[in-house]
Amino acid sequence: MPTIDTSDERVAAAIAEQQELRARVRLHDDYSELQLVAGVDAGFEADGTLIRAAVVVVRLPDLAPVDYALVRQPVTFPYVPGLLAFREAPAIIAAIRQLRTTPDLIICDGHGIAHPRRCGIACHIGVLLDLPAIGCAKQRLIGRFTEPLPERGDRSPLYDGDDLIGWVVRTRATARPVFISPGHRVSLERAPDLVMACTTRFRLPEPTRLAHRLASHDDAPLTSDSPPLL
DNA sequence: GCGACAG
DNA sequence: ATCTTGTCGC
Repeated sequence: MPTIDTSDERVAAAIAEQQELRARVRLHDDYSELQLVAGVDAGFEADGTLIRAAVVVVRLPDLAPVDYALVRQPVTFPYVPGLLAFREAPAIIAAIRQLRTTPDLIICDGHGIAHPRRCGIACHIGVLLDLPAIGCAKQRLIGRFTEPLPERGDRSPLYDGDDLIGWVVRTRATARPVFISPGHRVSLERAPDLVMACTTRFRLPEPTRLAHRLASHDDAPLTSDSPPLL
């Protein structure tokens, strides 16, 4: 396990940039008709020297995929907890810009404000593109919570001290919960509902699930149902 | 000093 | 994130 050199110039610059992006984050609902929702994710190739960013846009309320894009770039930043965006956001943003459509909302694989400096990858991407964004992570980064009840839709608040920074949501009965927090132009109150509106029978919301498949497995039918290929 | 630590 | 089949539990 490599030690994280917090004195590294790039790390210091990244943290400084997060402080600036953080000031631009807006946590009120700022969107009209949510019709196109994008899911983004990243995978790696060539021994981890290439990042592969995928974005899939689905249409509400049927969640049918209507657009997608795939971008490959050299990896330029190591994985550092709290600085994930500096490793993945550049490629993801490039992929979103390749779309022929402009999504009304972006669901990211990672956190929004549930972050040490309240600037997770969902905030980062949302602010830079000035588009509504939500973070939907599979694991906790920071915050305290109690295990939510086992039914689909059950949730419990995620706190950092006295601050409510997100929710731990059971998107599927008995499955491990996901961590939802607003990234930009979405409120803490509405974030969970927007994610649930994009979730069917799987743990992850459709946009994210499809983007994940596109980013990892080379082939990947863009059909919302059909069990995972494997 | 000892853990914790998105993907 | 990634290396990887069958198997156990809901």
